[in-house]
Amino acid sequence: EYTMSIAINSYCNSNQVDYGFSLLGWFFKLGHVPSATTFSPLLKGLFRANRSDEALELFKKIIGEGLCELNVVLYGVVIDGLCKAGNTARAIELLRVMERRSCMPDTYICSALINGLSKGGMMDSALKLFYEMLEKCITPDVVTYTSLLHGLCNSSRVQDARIVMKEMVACKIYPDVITFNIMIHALCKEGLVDEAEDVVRIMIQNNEVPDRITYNALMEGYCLQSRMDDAMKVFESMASRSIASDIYSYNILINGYCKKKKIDDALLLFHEMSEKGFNPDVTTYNTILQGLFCVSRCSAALELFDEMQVVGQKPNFFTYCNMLDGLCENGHVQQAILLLDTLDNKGLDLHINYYNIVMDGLCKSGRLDTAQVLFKYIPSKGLQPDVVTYTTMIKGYCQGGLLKEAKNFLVNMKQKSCLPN
RNA sequence: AAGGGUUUCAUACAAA
Repeated sequence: EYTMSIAINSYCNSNQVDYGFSLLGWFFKLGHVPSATTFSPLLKGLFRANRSDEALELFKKIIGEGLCELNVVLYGVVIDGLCKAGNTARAIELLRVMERRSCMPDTYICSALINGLSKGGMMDSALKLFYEMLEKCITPDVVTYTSLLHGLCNSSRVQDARIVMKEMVACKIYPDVITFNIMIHALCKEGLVDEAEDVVRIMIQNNEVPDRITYNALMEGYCLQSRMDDAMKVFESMASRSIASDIYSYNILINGYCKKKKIDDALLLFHEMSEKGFNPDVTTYNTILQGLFCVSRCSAALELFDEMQVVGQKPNFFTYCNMLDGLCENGHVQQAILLLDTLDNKGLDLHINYYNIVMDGLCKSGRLDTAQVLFKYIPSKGLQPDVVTYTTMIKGYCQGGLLKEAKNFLVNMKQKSCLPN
């Protein structure tokens, strides 16, 4: 039983949950009785593979057929899975259910929930839960505090995050590398890269060793401030501290140069990374594509688009957004429409953003009528216009002097319960 | 033998 449980867990952790289920069949045939320990990894595996429907079905079956006793770990897996699938409301319901069944939530459960709520921008609920756990004498640990701090950072409340950091130290729960990295990253995103450097010094004083994520965050901070030389200095300092750079490091720097329209420096790094044994990934290609279009090197971009597919990097959502936008921005709206048709014909997943981009291109080139045609075509693709779609059309019609039509879109979006922002 | 936290890429609007 031990051996098989270990094997099931291994499969689930390596995204091969179906093999895990085959083992479960064998497990039953041998006459073993499964426990929560058997099912938790399977549930986790399903959630990780974005198969939350199946996970929930299994969970119901476990309860309905009494396949095993539920314990706090199993609840934890399901609650975390629900949060990661964006279903925090249901996760909280489940928290209440387990409480009613007198299975008391622990620090792991609360942290998972606080993390989920924070990621969903529901900071009020996250904080409420945090106080609730204090009342119930569930002790927060470094992960709980870090999740909270991360949420505050993501909602631009870096000052509040600093307070949380002081508070945790006062409770003798000390920030670790991850906590510091989150702070550093947040400061960098706010443009406060010098303050981020201060935090690096503080973490070193506290015997936490900066890792590659720390330095990558710092490099991004300098890039955002257009301080490419400082970014490169950090990059070089990593090597001297024998911290290996990774593909993130390269992608961050390449993006920095692309945003400054220094495509040649970006391409230099692009070639250097291959020499150093880092194969450019989809993100690298997407970034360079954007950089090439930015300086109107359209044919080079189209070549790179082919090249990436030749070397086995499959274009993704970002690739197509970059291609469509790049073509439009350079006056090739017609080609963008062709690409959109190609995606459609290939049966690839279309996305409302693709239409938003092309419609914007059409509006900017004064072809409101065609934009309108595309707009009407959206529902037939099983897609729904979003705020960006409406804003694009409204702006297009306003700038074309057709205020009445613009206003119609505003009324229309409200009727479709798409709220203006 | 099972559960929680960190870094990179895209579209509208946003001052001129």
